[in-house]
Amino acid sequence: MADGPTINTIAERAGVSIASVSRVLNGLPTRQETVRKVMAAADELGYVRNAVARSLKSRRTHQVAFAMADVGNPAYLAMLREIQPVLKAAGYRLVLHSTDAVAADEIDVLHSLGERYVDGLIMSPLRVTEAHLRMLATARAPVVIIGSVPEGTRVDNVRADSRTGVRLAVDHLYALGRRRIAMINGPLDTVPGAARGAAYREALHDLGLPYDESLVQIGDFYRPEGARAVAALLDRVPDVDALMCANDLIALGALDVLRAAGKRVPEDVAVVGMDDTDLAAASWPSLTSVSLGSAERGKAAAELLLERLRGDAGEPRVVTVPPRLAVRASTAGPDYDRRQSGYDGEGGGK
Amino acid sequence: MADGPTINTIAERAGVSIASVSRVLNGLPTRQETVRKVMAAADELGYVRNAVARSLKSRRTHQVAFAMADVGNPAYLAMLREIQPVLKAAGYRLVLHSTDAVAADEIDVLHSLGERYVDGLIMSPLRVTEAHLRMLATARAPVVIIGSVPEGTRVDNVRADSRTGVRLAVDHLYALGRRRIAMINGPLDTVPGAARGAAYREALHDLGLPYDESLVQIGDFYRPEGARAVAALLDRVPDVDALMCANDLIALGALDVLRAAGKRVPEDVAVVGMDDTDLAAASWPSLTSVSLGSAERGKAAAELLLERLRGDAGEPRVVTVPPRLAVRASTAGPDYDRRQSGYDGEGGGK
DNA sequence: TGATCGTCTGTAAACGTTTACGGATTGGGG
DNA sequence: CCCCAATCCGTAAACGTTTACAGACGATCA
Repeated sequence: MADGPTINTIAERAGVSIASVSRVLNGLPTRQETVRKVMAAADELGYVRNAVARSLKSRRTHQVAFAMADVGNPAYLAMLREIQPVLKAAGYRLVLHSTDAVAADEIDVLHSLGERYVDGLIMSPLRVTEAHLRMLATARAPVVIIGSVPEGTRVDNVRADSRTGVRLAVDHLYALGRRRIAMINGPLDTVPGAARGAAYREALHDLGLPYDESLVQIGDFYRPEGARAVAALLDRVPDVDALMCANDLIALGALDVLRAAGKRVPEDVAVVGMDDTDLAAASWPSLTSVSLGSAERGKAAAELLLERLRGDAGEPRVVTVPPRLAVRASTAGPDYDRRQSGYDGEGGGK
Repeated sequence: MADGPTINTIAERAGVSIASVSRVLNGLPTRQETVRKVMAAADELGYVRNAVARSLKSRRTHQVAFAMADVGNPAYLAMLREIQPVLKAAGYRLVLHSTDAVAADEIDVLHSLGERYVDGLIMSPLRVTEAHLRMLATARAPVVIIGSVPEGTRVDNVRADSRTGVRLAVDHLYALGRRRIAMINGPLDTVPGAARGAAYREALHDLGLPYDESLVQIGDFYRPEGARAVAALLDRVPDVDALMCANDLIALGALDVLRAAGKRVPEDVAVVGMDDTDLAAASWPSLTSVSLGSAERGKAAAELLLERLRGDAGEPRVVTVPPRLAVRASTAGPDYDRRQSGYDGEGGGK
């Protein structure tokens, strides 16, 4: 596989200088005759511009990185799905990092911006540490954070409003007559865990319901642990009548356990998930879920970043995406499902 | 944001030549004293190696591209999940392309290898055209194809065995006593569509069942269209007793329609999906599905590519990943589910 | 003491582009 | 016929590295 042709090869064959070749390839004003010769030579040789050399000179890579906490989590995938086409349309390639929610990995990604292999970064850290903030302050390329960030941090960021999201869900459960509403949460030292926990407490308060420690169960954000958490809760509080789960995976775990325990959903226990992933619509009973707008957040983040890349040097911006409650059978009952599950609904494929 | 420090800045500050700096940074034998000075200067300046310049000189980008047909399809995501860590462990970054299964886009990606912004490519085309083959033959970097490729194509490739997969499913349905087994397929001009269709026919033949045109319904590979296809089939053949669906999304659409039509699953109609995505375990009734080993295929592809990148110039290799039937409630019935859905099963989170 | 060897370091070229600058060519006007 | 402006093009430097080569230096040996 002989070394591919370069601008030099073309120059030689066309009998012009490399400067002319470059000019032609970049569409700068050039005599017709020269254009013809260069184009002909380029075609014959099957020339393709070397992106690396180009980037070195132009200081632009036309690549953007997206660092997601977890390639397995549908919420991040939803972001990815939106980010990808936006970047592509703007002529950027997407470099994907998976940090497994390990802070050190995230710091690494931030640090590696110094390598200048990307023009910008979109990142969704699960926790934001001191080290994150320090790195952010000195980042060598524009960064957009998806998720909340301490007040005053000078960085573009797109946040979900999980407080309102939880509120929507709890209000919905309350309206259905539920009064013993438990919360199954992930770790409290994660950004979403903390926010959702606080919002739950607040929502109860505003409804005049007492905050009962024994109704709160902490696990992680995955299905098996979610199931274990619900089992533990059920042991402790057999007469619970609603579960507010901190994400859909936990909620699916909850459905497993409730089914095994012979509880009817939603007659005995209503269940709400969060993130409104594909799984929510697919499960049975289909899962009422709070959409925190993952898709919209991804899109917004990509657009913010693109503005920066176009040279916008204004103040850091904060975009907040409003939540939405997707009501399904796990709270509204099978009637809901019978009404909705016709084969002409559901969206899905492109 | 002053321009970051370069090897020159360091050389100046440390009072040595750029060659020495480079040597130190690359761990080549150097006097202790020099190493110390360079390291000190580098630290103070917060130096980070410029990846672009490095790539230009070394002709290695340490990036690999993965071109998937559809960022939304869980089967490809499963591949992505496996590919990512393998590459990361080997020190490669992942550039993600979504081709939306458009041949022109795929050709584009192949063509863009000439830009040399990646060291290699993993691609999973839905259809393989003449143009694909031509581009593959002259690709400017190692390529691994996930999916089948015409005999004799000189390219590494990792394939699923959908023939055996369909066979497993049809045999399973037959063993359950089903005799009117329909197939809901995607377009026949796609690689998977064609393979699955042929396999279905063959499986029936080997079981001594007649091939009945009216039992075959073609749509696309997504849920709404899958639902429409099943509805059409049901109109035509009301007494069908099993559905072999060409993927899980189609199968979910099938469940929607069957439920709306008042058919019990699996008592009246047994349903099998393909790809064994997360959705299969999450749906209700949980979906029996043929795993074509997406995850394993992704992993194998990444490993094949890494071998090439390490310089292996041997003959093209073909890896075939064996399918597996994941039996769940949509064929085995709720008993199965009651046995399995305990809260300590299911896997899932990492 | 001078030749020889080995170790370490600096100079410079190279990777494949883009682009500032100035020289050559052309054409038109006086 | 000459001059000037406009147009086009080539030379060379630059982007930030890596690395071949050769020079400098000190030490070792005869």
